[in-house]
Amino acid sequence: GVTTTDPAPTTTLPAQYSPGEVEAGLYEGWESRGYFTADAASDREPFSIVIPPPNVTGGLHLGHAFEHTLMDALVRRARMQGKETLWVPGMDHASIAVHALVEKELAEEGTDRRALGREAFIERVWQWKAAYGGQILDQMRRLGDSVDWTRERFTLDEGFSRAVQTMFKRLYDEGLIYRAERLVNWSPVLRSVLSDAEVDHREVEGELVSIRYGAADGSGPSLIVATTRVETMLGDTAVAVHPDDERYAALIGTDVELPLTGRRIPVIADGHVDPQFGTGAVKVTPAHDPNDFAIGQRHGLPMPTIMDDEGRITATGTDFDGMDRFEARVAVRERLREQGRIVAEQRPYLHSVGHSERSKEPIEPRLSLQWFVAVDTLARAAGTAVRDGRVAISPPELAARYFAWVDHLHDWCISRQLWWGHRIPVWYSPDGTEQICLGPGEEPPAGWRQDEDVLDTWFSAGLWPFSTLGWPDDTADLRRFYPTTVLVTGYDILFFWVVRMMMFSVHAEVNEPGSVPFGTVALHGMLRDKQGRKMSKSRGNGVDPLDWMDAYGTDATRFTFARCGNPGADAPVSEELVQSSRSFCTKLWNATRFALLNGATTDGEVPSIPTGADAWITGRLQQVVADVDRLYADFEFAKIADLLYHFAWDEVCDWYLELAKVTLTGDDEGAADATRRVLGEVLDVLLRLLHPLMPFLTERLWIELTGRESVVVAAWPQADFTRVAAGAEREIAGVRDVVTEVRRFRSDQGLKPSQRVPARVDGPLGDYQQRAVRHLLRLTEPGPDFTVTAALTTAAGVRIELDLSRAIDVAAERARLTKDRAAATKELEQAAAKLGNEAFLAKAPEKVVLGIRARREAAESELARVGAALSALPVG
RNA sequence: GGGCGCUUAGCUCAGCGGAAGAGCACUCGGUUUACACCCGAGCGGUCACUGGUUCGAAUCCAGUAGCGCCCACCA
Repeated sequence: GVTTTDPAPTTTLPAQYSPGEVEAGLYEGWESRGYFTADAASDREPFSIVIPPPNVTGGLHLGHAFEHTLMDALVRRARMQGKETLWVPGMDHASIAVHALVEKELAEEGTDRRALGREAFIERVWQWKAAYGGQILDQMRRLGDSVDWTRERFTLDEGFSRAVQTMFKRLYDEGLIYRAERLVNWSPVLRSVLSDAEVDHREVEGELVSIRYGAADGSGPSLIVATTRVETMLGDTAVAVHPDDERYAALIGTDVELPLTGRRIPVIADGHVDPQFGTGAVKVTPAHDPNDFAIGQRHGLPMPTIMDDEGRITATGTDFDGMDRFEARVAVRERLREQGRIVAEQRPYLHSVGHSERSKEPIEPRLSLQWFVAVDTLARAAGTAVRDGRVAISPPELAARYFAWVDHLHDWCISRQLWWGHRIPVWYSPDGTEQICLGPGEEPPAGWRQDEDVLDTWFSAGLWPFSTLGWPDDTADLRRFYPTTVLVTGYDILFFWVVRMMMFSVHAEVNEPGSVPFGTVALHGMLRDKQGRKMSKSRGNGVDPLDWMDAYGTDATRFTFARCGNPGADAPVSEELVQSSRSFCTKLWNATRFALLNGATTDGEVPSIPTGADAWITGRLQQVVADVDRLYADFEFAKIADLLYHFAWDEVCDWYLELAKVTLTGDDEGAADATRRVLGEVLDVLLRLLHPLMPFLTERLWIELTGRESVVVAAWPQADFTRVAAGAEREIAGVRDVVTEVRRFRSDQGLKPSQRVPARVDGPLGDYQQRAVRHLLRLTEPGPDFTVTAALTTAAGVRIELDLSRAIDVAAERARLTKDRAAATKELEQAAAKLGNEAFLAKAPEKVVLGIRARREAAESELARVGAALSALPVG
């Protein structure tokens, strides 16, 4: 009701927070301000980060947006710390995503990509590329990205090819890449080999069929073998038994009849066979089972391949030829049954079967000529780089998983029979007797033809940390930003990608001997839905981050991701969480608006000796800055978000802003000015701390608050503990205790929060505390007709007498006090029990004993206080 | 078969040796001159189970039971 004489301070902040407008208005022009260009001649500390691949299924999915947010936060903070930052993006993985899209499109059209041919396929990929690259740019930008997402940085295919070829030739020349016929994981759907890492083992219900080999009718020797893949018997070339197995001693070295084929196969002795398992006799199919392959090699057995690249039976000379493997499994079994050779069947038989990770069907072990990387020395060096601390893994617990991989890596099959990717740079002479590996720019002799196979995705991805910076050339980027500062990625990709990057990078020794790809590998977990399930499109619980960005704003979406950033741990994410983040954004908006409407400023000196709430919040601010820094060191994004959320909401908004009103609306102009300055300071620092997690909103608010150019390049806050005033915290705690206690009383008494109540306040409260308490509780000065109808005393001994203009609700008050008494009684019992324990007194640290003593005393006085209040209540 | 991890309020999770916490949900009250995407007050838990170590255990150790993830060539 007071008319202000001074003109009210104004702000251009609209009353309503609208994320769309904030984001649209702000991004424009960022690039032109030159914040994002790296300067190779700068003497600032470099900070670089490698961007993991976009999801192969196309677009920007939730997990990628999540990861992107964490990385962007690190980069933004580094830049505010004055470091020179660089993201290391590249086109290669975007290409892969496009390839996948084209494949999908062809499948939908019903076009056979084999019929289309490689050249036409690549042509189509290129048609897509511009559009798709643009899509990625748009999505990245909407995330509030701090990268120079120019098309140049996305057009690195040439460079990648050069890097890939250079690395291949180097390993080839060193004898670390070789071609060999091995038993590999074969995908009949993809018609390609897969690496061990691309195979998922899943429990399936199959069958275990026991078959009699040899004489079917007891007219001669026979033995029984069991298998889950009956059809492979067509490719058997032996039966193996353990050398010491007496049951079969007489048969070793003899031949038995292999049913259905008319062939005879030897019975051999091999130590690999477990005599305790099954019958102790094993059928041996060297070309279609890894164990059998090993046995076959040891015994020099023939290794006939009986399946083609699509999983059809072939070249057995039986009428099963041409059948699909699963069809043949039934047909062969039934034929054997007709011949009386099935002696036992277990169905369902639960066993583990490898499946293609991408195409989902069971993989078929198959003998095949492929290219391999001998990983032994590479993997050992990659392990050493972590063991000796050159590369840190965060959280440290996950280093065990890393070691589990590098220490037990099999040779890596790098050739693929896919239609896209970098081709193996090896050429064969026309007669096929000679081969040559060529480096970039080298021409093969006329008439020589290049190997048809392409390289595994992870071969080129493994070069990422340095190929993106221009390797094999000695570039300025490479010298300045390699090794990269940190790699942020999910733990699920540790063995796929991280291990490959480590092996190649350590081996390449970019810049100098012993160099590594990154200083730290920061691993985050997977985003899951509320039920803890993995997000996936097929399950229908997947979320497009763009939908959230549209509905709640990019800042709310990003803050939500930050809240999920637990090192190495999965986190559930849900629409409710984004909603709560959006509320937080709105809260910050309104708080800043309030501050500006009340003349908050960042101009002029901050009061050197603030008082009351100003002193308290200034001290708290220093602690928060220090805590945020500590948490960043461990990549504890979720805790950073949580800390800032609660500090901003529970302390700054709920208490400081309310307390600030005491001085802002008071008569003391000097105090009001001091508060305006502290208010400006608190929001300034808070917005800077929040900027990495919500760039748009903080930019808009910070510019409005400070009138300066951009929070993007504002200095990162520094904690200054000389600004923590002794006693300030206690002073405000005193206010909070009284206010909370009286609010509780008022609520129980059914008093509206807005109702003004005449009251007398007595007890150990300073002037400032008195005023604060009166203001927050809407207590008015007692008038001439003041009648005490209610009184309460707080634990600290503050007495408040109120005139409610009516009798109090005795029952409600008794209930309240009874509850207090129960709590105090329990507290007293616990404390007394401890203090009555001789052993506790003798052995517990003095600090703890003193703490318990203080608790006992507090409980005793609380009990006395509540008891007195209870007995003062009218009976009934 | 081998690792690793988890089990705390209805739900999702923090806490990881010295007074049981948060968000959401729920109940009650509220047009308090920033904010109903809000404010105030409240309800709600033998911290999976059983032993052990300790003056003291949600927290450390062992075992049990469920659940999850990763790895693995047992026919």
